[in-house]
Amino acid sequence: MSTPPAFKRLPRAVREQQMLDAAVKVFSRRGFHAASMDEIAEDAGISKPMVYAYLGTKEELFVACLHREGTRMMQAIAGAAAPDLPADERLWRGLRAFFGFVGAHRDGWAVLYRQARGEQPFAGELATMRARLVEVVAGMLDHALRAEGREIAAIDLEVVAYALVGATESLADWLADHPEADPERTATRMMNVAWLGAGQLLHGVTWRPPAD
Amino acid sequence: MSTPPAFKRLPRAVREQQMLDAAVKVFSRRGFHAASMDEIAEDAGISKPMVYAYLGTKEELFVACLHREGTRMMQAIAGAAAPDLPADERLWRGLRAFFGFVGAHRDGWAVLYRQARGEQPFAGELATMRARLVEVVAGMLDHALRAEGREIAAIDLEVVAYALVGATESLADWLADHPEADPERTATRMMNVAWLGAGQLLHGVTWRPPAD
DNA sequence: GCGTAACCCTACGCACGAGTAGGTATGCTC
DNA sequence: GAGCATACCTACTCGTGCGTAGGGTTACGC
Repeated sequence: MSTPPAFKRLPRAVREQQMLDAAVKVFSRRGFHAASMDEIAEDAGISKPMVYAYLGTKEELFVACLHREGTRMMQAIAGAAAPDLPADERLWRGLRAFFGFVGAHRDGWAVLYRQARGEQPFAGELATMRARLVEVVAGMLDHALRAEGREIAAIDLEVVAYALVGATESLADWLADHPEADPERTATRMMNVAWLGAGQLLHGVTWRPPAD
Repeated sequence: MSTPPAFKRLPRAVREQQMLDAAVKVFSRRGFHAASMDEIAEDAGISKPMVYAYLGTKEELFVACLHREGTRMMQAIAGAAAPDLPADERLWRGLRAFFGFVGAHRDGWAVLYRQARGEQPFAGELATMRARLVEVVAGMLDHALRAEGREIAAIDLEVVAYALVGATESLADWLADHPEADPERTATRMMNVAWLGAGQLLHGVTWRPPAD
């Protein structure tokens, strides 16, 4: 008998999720380096060796967090923006899903993302994810352009897509820092900037530097 | 007599700059945490206690780096974009100066910037700088709007400005990672996205979400 | 030429936190 | 109810790197 253990034994799959939840929370509050495995373990209501047994080293744990959150986000977006819709509709639904996701996982996503940019071991991981997004956006632009019988250099396409993705990430940061803000409205604002700007380009309007 | 010291004694002001140069270099290569004070000292051709004597702790040193680079950048921009020019001209010159600066300080600026976002002690510092930029951009938009007799809510203005600044930072990252790219061309591309998109807004064109 | 202040060094203390060794209890199978 | 795998723990080791103590040497004023 003796005193029953303060908390129950749980199957591995459950504990792993609890640990990941705790890890995301602590990493986002403290940053990768300042976060300690002890604090993560404590927050998960478990002892440190368990974390090592299930999720491996600190780096591996962080990567696991990145993967889980990244996959969730990608699924949210992909599920909303079906590829057979017209470009503006796709863009709109994708943006709405994206900002909705960020709004629902404010501290989790935003800070994880901010973290990963800085730390070299993970920056690559992130860059790959972003590159995929850029490619999708560039593809949408290209598609819309061809539909209008126009065409611009691939590099310009990529850079414009890059700028749009950057603007979106930036607004996501803003959203994460403004809990009172509405994700839907933010998506609308972004759609305005993106679609109007891109729309001009699509119609062949360009700005040229003055000769000075 | 004895062997003359391998390298000369130098006045404080000079050594401080050498240390800052080294610190920027090492911080940007390794990241804030992975950078060691020993490596910075060695790279500056000096011993560690000197660094502590002149620039203080690691955090203070990093802040000093941020300040120097940030001030340089702000001056480059402010010097180019005189406030009495028309809005499009100001925007163009500001962008050109900005990308020119990033191009000239690629590893220094970009990675310092990427670093500071993630580490909590410095994120605030950076956010302040960005907020100033956003305010300037928002002011330009507002000015241009009023000149056309139009007006939009301050919050929308701020968000659009935020998106533009985000897009610009994103392209700066891209530029820092593409050494072969031309800052001037990048500025032109950004100007296209920004001015065309903003121009639409200025003329009262807006996008509205479909009722679904 | 002598004090004093600025410049600079070698060598260490010490805390913090990642990762582990080795052992205990619980439940499941047959 | 014996055996065994799985869940879980306390209590350590040990490297790494920040920050400093304490002491030398060169220049400069007077």
